Amino acid sequence: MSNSRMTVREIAKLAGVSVATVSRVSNGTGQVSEEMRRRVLDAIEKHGYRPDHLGRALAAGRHGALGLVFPGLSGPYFTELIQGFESEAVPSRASVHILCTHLRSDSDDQVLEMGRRVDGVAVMGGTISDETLLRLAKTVPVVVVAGEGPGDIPSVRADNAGSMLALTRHLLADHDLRDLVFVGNPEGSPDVSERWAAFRQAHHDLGIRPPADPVAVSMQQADGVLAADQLLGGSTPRPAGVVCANDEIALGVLVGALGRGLRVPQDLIITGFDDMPAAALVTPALTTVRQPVRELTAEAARLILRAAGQPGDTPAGGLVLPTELVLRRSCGCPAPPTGGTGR
Amino acid sequence: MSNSRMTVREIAKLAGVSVATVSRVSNGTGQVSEEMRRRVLDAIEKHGYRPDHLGRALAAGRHGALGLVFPGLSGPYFTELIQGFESEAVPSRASVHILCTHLRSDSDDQVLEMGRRVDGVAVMGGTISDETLLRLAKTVPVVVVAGEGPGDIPSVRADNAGSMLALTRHLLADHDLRDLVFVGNPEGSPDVSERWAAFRQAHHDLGIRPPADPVAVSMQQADGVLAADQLLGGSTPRPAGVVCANDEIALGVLVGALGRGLRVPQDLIITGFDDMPAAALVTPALTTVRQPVRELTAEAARLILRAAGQPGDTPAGGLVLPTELVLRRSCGCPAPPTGGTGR
DNA sequence: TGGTCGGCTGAAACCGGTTTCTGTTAACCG
DNA sequence: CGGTTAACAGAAACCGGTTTCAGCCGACCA
Repeated sequence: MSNSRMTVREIAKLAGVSVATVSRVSNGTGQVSEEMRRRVLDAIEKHGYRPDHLGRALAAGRHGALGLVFPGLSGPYFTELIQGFESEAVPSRASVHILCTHLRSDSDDQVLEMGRRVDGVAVMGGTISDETLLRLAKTVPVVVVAGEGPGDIPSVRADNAGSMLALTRHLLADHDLRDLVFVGNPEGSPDVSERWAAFRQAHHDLGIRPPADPVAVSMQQADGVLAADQLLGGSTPRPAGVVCANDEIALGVLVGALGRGLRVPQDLIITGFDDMPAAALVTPALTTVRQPVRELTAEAARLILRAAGQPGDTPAGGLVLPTELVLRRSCGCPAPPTGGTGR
Repeated sequence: MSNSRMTVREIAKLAGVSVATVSRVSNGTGQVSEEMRRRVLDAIEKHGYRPDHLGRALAAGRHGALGLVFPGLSGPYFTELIQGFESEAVPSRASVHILCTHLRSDSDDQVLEMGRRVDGVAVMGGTISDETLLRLAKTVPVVVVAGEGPGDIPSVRADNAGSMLALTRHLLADHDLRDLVFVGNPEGSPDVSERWAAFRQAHHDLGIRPPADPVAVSMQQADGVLAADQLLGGSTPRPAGVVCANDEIALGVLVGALGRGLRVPQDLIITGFDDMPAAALVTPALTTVRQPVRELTAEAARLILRAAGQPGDTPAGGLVLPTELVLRRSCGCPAPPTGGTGR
């Protein structure tokens, strides 16, 4: 027993009350006598009524939904971002819309369209044009994640530079390594751009010549394997160390190196960025930078929800979350005494 | 120049026309004189008007949105699923809502709630109770992905059994291996359950005793590393081969094995499932089963969109997409002649 | 007994669009 | 010149909820 698609008015008729009373009961607002409440609840229960979200949202003037815009999805990093966002949105009874701009040409338009069906949007840095971002921000609260927005659009990002400086300095000074290469595409995202810049900066600070160019590949494990093929494959002299833009690449490089019979860290050191779960577990454990990935989007969701709650105030400013250098075996540091791996 | 949150009525007033005319112009429907059209377009352009999705959806009686329900997000597999779904939804001007039930206790309720804000829902097999699934299906079209639904709820899944039978038979018969272990948790998802069953079936078919229990771990790379620790760590005799429930686990086991100095496939063979990009690239290349992951959700989206278009007809039936055994080096097969890796 | 107040209910307006239906105007025809 | 028709514009209804506002009724008080 339960028809689908019931409306307030039908329930009202069935229960012999007004629509206002049905609404009051189903929301628990206002004063309703016990007798009425029972009649309404009976009808709701009997017919399996659930209020339609559209009508409700229209009346409330809010969509009860949050948007999340990506350049494209790949690997564990993005699932972490989604989970962080979702974990904040759902308790606030907001649903999460996602949009991967990927290779689509009309993505700017689609982002604006999304702005009309949600209460706020988090956009990954470098995904859409500044102009579109500003237009969007006129309609709904916008937060840029892992990047900086134009104008006074608020942003949440991790401290890429600080830890990458420390990491590179550690390799150059403490381990006395030269001939480091950087694997990752600075054009691909603001994050990688900052990391590449810090990598070079650390060299300059110590008076060492950094490599002129990065090995520009994408951010997945397969790309790391390809980079390993290129770097360790043959003709060119082998570098002393490979500094990767993220852990996925680093694991790819690691597999490539081990598969070639190289020993890490004796023959080659490898570092990552993100501290994803596998980083601590592989042998050798991966030296990396811990970054609060979920927290990035969780914080963005909080900012958006707050801004959507009190329209008019701009949260403004950029939030920079701290990162932490995690030294493990893959950079040549000694393994921790008791089987632990730095987690 | 451009206020936010304009409405049809405001634009109508500014352009000196009726709301009906504005609607007609902004949708390109009906007959409108050039003069009127120009006036309306000017006003729309000048004030940056975009119709609100709620009003539009309410009037149209459809949400223009699709839901996608997950047990939780992790790794590349789920991003593939999302991308497949999105790739079908967006061209149909439907937005994509996601919901990770994860560890939340009220997930069944949230799925029903989602049913009120979208035109149809794809649910990963094993995510929510059959009862909730049936209730949901009374409201909107539902498709189960990678699993089977109760009643006549349509489903889209891959042929797990066929390829896993062939793979296991290949290992047992062609490579004459014994002492295989299966890594993956059959309780975790219908997919793994089918693979584990086929793994055992192949043993029985050849009169070989399969292992009594799988090594029950989750589906991420880190879990594979943990499984490697357990299997290769010490006391117990080393198995001859490790059949993994997916490629991520397999790559984890591979890293664990290589990190211990074992040679693959000489000392240990490893197989995966999914054929993710890295599988073909690692050394040794991974023997696995190619599965059309994106196509699973893309097909689900098509079914839903069709059903949402013509309400009343149930697509019914289960669609089983073919899979393909991909033999590479990691199972002991010879490397292909020309540097290729079976892709 | 009359007046006030508070609790409860329902009619109606409203949110922002789309669509039907009616009416006006001009063109075209016999 | 009267009549039919096509093209176009706008008023109003509608989608499914929420909320305001007015009104009814009983209790309480003077």
